[in-house]
Amino acid sequence: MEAWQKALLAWYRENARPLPWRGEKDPYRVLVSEVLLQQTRVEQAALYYRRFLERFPTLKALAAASLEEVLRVWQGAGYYRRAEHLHRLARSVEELPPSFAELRKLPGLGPYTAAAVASIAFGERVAAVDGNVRRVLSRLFARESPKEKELFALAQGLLPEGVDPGVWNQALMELGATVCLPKRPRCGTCPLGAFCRGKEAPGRYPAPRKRWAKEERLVALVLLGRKGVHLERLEGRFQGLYGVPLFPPEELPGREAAFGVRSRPLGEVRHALTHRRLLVEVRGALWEGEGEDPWRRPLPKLMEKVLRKALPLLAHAGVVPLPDA
DNA sequence: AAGTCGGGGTC
DNA sequence: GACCCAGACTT
Repeated sequence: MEAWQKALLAWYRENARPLPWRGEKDPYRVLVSEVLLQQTRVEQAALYYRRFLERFPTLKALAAASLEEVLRVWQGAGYYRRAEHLHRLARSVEELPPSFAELRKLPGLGPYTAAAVASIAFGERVAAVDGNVRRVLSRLFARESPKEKELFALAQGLLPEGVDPGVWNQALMELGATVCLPKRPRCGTCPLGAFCRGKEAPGRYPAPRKRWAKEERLVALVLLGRKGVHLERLEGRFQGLYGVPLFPPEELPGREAAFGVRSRPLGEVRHALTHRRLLVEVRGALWEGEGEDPWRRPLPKLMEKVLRKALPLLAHAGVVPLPDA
């Protein structure tokens, strides 16, 4: 083992944050933590980790639940397909297979998550390369835009002998999360400062990705029936959750005709996603159908905003009360 | 290789 | 506002 590897491990032993899944070896619990951490801040993942395991403490318990129950617990965490994958996974296997290759085949487990579970829960010598590791290694070796494959090969070659690979992977990630930060990294206190080839220009490694958020105009149609609001199971975006009909403005005439209503504008809601800025015109109408209490369903944040905008303007007294708001 | 999917913290 | 986060999946 090289000096920098020892330095990193020593640093990790002293500085690892006390997270709820730290030291966890149970494969199911490791899996839940890793899936929740996909593109999600540690603090938020920790919140949902506790909530999720309290409700679904085992793979079996998860398999026994309905998808809607799972989504309700996942509500607010985003990337809802993760919850669907987890649920499908629970129903497809009795227990988690103990190898990267087998884990990789399961729904929702890409190269990172399969490697994380394999190394942390099963001790397999496989490198887990997430955004942190990509950044740490890019700086350590002064690589501006390494390809995924070479990055994985590099990380795989760096796995030290005689060290729990799960600990090693987490040490690398922890360094990226707390020291080797995207902006203003703390190179002064980094245990790898003496070994880092990129610390003179950490902003160059890796080169920032370019992304832009396009604006998208939509109409949300809030139909108030005898018993509440008309909800649909959403497809595509927010898949699996519920909400009022949401569609491009040009579809408004057809939708109104289909429901037999004429709607009136109630306001506007803005909602930012990673690659989209949604500008949603909220329209409403009284409707001949039944409808339901929307707050009993798993709703994406956008739909909460839409309903909070629309209901006070639409509701008959007491038909659909707002929840403590 | 690029586009898609959420939400929230942070500057 | 913009950027980013213990990514996966589809095309």
